[in-house]
Formats: sequence, C-alpha cells, structure tokens
Amino acid sequence: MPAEAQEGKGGRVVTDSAEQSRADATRARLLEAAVTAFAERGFHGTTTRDIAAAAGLSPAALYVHHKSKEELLYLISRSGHEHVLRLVREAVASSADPATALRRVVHDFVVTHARDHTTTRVVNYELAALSPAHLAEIREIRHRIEQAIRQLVEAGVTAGVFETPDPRMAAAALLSLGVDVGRWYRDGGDLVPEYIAARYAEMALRIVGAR
Amino acid sequence: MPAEAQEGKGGRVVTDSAEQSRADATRARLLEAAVTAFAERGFHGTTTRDIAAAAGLSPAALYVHHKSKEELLYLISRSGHEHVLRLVREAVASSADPATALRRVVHDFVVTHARDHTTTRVVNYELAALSPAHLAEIREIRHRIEQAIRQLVEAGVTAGVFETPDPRMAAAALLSLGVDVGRWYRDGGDLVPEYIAARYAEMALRIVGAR
DNA sequence: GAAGTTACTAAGCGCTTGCTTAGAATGTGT
DNA sequence: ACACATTCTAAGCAAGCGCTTAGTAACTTC
Repeated sequence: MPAEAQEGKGGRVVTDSAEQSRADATRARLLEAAVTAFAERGFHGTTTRDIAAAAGLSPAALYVHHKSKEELLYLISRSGHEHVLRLVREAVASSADPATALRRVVHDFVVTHARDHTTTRVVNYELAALSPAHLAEIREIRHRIEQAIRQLVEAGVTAGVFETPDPRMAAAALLSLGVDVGRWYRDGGDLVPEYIAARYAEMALRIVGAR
Repeated sequence: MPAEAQEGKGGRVVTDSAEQSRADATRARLLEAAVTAFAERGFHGTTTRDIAAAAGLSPAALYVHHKSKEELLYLISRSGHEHVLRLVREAVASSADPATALRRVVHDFVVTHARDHTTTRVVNYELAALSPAHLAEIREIRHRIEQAIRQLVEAGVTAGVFETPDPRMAAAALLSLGVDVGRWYRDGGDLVPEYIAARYAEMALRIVGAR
C-alpha cells in the first residue's frame, strides 16, 4: 500500500504516494506495460520480453521487481477488482433511495469500464491465467461485487420501488451491461464514457422496473 | 460446405452431412477439441499438442487436416459467427411486429450463448488471435449482426411501439446482454438456457421501452 | 572520493512451441 | 491378393519461451 506511511527498504520514509523511489516508479511502469500488453494480446499472447521492452528495460529487469509474469497479472487483477468493489459499495451507500443508488452504481460502473477499458479487459477476461490460489482470492472479490448489486436490486423490490420477476437475473443483466462495455468500447470514438453511462443508467432503471 | 452435394477427393460423392469420410470425421474431432481448449485456456494458452491429444491423435496429424493452428480458430470463428447471423436474421424476419421479433431475437441469441457458451467464448473473446485477413472477414459478419439488431430497434421506434432516447445504445446493450451470457454461464447450474432467455427477452423489451 | 547499496543488463539455460519430413500402417477397388 | 490412395505417426528442427546467473553501472552516504 504505497498510500500509507511506511519505512522504505533503505531506511527512507515514504510519506505518501506522490513520493516514490526509483524502484517504485519502475515497478509501476512495468505494471502499466503489462496492462496494455495483456489487454491487447492476452496473458499467454504476451511475452516477458514484450513487457520489459515497453517499459524501456532489459528482459531481466522484470524479475528484479516482480516474481513472475503471473504475479504481474495478479497485481493488476487484484487492484482492478478492489477498485470496482470500492466503487460499487460507495455508490450503493450514496443514497437511501434504491433507484438513486442504482443509477449511481451503473453510471460509475460503466464509466470505469469505458475509461479504464484496458484494465477492465484484463480484469474480466484473463482470470483463467491466474494461479489457483490467486484465482480463488479474486473470485472472492468478484462475489462481493455481484452480491452488492444483487442486494441493491432486492432492496428495491422489497421497498416496492422496483418490480421484476427475478431480481437475481436482473442483477446479472446489470453486471453484464457494464462488464461488456470494457469489451466493445474504443477510445477516440464519438461515444464518450459519460454519455454511455447516462444512457445505461436509464436502461438499468427500466430493467429493474423502477417506478 | 459439407451440407451441399460435392465430389469427395477420392471420387466418392458426398450426398449430405450425414455421410462423412473418415477424414471429415477426424477434421471435425480436431475442431471440437480446439473449441474446448480455446474456450478454456484461450488461443495462445493452447498448444497444438493439446488439441491433437484431445482428438486422440499425434501432434503431426493436426497438420494433415488443417493448415495451421490459426486456421482452426478461423474455422471455428467463421462458422460460429455465421450461425449467429443466420439466427438473428431469421428471428428478425419471424414477425412483422417489432416487439415480437425482438423477443425472439433476444431469446434465441441468449439460448445460443448459454447452450453453446464454449463456442461463443471463442467467437467473442479470441478475435485478436486471428490473422489480419481473417479478422477483417469476421468483423464484416459481426457488423451485419449488429446492424440487424440496430435496424430492428430503429424500426420499432419508427413504428411507435418502442420508446428510447438512443436506439443505437439500446441495441448495444441488447448485444451485450447476450454476448456476456457466454462469459458467465456454466453448465450444471440451476439456471437453464431457456429460463435465462425468457427473463432476458422480457428485460430487452423494457430496455427498448416497448408499449 | 572511497565504500556500500540499489538498479540494472548481457548472456544464456532448459524447455516448449508451431510445424515439417520421411515413412509406416490402414483401408479400398479390382 | 495386389496396387494404390488415404490416414496417421515417430522423430526432430529452428525459434521462442519464462526465468536465472553473474557481473556492471548508477546512485547515496560519509
């Protein structure tokens, strides 16, 4: 957690994320290069040489900063999933009115999947390349994300403000809408993330039968 | 096209798809093995030895029946996309009422993406591994599928039976719902393809604001 | 400016990859 | 049963893979 105050390896005190050692900066560059490569060609379609070269380093330098290629995927996947979980939980808690909260959840979820489509592609489509232990950990986070959305839909139904024959299926559909944006969204098109998010939030309210 | 009458290599006449030469059967087995492997581990995560072994053959046998590993992906992708295009066009043409046609489109689209989730995963998520020429050909089919659905939504709006602020976004959402089923659906769960399709068809009508 | 720590690279190891070659087994028509 | 086409395999090649080792360059500290 680079955002917290901690002692660096050389006895230097890292006060916040703005202050970075050279190693931290290089680690970050490698992660960024890995995200881009994994998103474009997939985990198995990417070589460690690709990643190192994109970060302006020799192939061996990757192993100075990371244990393995799989660890890169795990770090990307974990922080990506944690970001989405945080976002969903904050949006759910942002209003006592289920309709308002759902609009916010879908809006933010979609904006992230469009704006960070490179990361979200890796997050959603490269799970199979994770080690069994890492996959189990990631699945746990995914479960919490799905649960948060399902509970919100169920709360709306219970409160009588949503009307749907199967809240579980409605929640699955809402998730699908957002996740799939990461697949089809392209930068530089005429559709900006905010616009897509606004339209999708409206459709989300229709899906759950908001009154 | 094994469904059409044609002369086999040995001078034997292949009358229909039921009658197959040994080579045709082996070709099909290799394709089936490739679909399963590509769906589970991705194109680059699959070796030609994996595919050959799953088909009960030596690694070299693959190259008796197919030019390359990429050709296997292309054949799977092409027939999968053609199947979906046919299905969508038939569903669109099945009724003059946009709402009835849309219900049928989404229903059939979802059933296929659940029942054939192995194939549809390869179809939707392994595009980047295709050669540039093959990718261009596949993109053309995808464009026709998207176009057919978008035109149906627009026809409904024009006819006054659908009501949505942006038909193009609604069409994108409908596509997403179906495509993403291929990602999350698992065999042996408590959700059967027909049930998912029924719920999703209802949600589709809500998305487009059907009266 | 020497000593020590940190950040990096050149070279390459053992293995796997997609694919080929040369030939053996299998099936088929007469 | 013989000739011939078809279907398949054993063996292996060149290239590329993830990752390691041994050592050099670049900073920091005093």
